[in-house]
Amino acid sequence: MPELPEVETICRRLRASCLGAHITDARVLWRRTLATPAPQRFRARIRGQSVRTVDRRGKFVLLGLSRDWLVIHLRMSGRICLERNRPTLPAHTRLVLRLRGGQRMLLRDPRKFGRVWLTSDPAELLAPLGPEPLDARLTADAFHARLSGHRRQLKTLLLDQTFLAGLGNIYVDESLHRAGLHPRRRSSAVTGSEARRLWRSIRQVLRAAIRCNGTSFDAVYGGGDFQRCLWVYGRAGQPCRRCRTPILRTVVGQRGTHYCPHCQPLAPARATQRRTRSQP
DNA sequence: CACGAGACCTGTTCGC
DNA sequence: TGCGAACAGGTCTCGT
Repeated sequence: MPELPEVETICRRLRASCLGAHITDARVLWRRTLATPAPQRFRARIRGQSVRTVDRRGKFVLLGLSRDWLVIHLRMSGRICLERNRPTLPAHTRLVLRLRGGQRMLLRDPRKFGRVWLTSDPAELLAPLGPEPLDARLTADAFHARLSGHRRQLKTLLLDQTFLAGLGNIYVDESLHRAGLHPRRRSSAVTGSEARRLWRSIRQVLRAAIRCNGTSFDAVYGGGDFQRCLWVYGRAGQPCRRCRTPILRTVVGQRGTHYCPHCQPLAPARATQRRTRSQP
């Protein structure tokens, strides 16, 4: 579920609400939620630690504890909830961290894809990740160079977390549309100006989504507003907000993919056509 | 190296 | 109304 803007929003909320929280106990309700260590060791080791820092890397939430790092990946349906003790746990609770003062932090995850690591050094876990899209060190030229280093479809390359960390299905579709690039375009064939357009689109889309606190469709992730700003994702059959052509849905890399066949032609459109239609 | 299929999971929506 | 198929914000592994 959560992509970079949602994870960023979650981190900001956690930073405001649980810095300094002291963990008194842990309970694992679904074994596989814990990537490492095993539940018993996890419980023994996390007890007594407190939350010192909250950070994000790609789609990972990083809680810096007194002695370890608690690393969380929410995958498709995970959410982190902070709440006062209730008589019963809410549905789909997979992990409970009891906090001093009666609060507790829950990981709820219907599909059970989410993973949690407790480790003294998350470097190895995070090492494969590509650069942060919003990092100033990732210039348009550097991005173009990275694109040229592969011969892959843009959609699947942008979803690859080792290429760029944090994009998911929504924001890849939105970024490609904003850049006017077809999801199946070969990364190696993208020109310098197209790469710059894509680079700028990704950053604009992510920044706008963060300002909106992410995208909310249902109860899985709440509080976001960016769903009102989507131009292609989930809009199959509806008119393109730029040119009124119906948005198409197809499958690329086994993922539902939404795009405008007019604004995002696979074959390079003749400049005259694109210009006349997109200029006000 | 690039890509598709299948796995991991449950819940919701769609079509007949 | 009921029921199975399709689909979902992600990632890993395997075979070609």
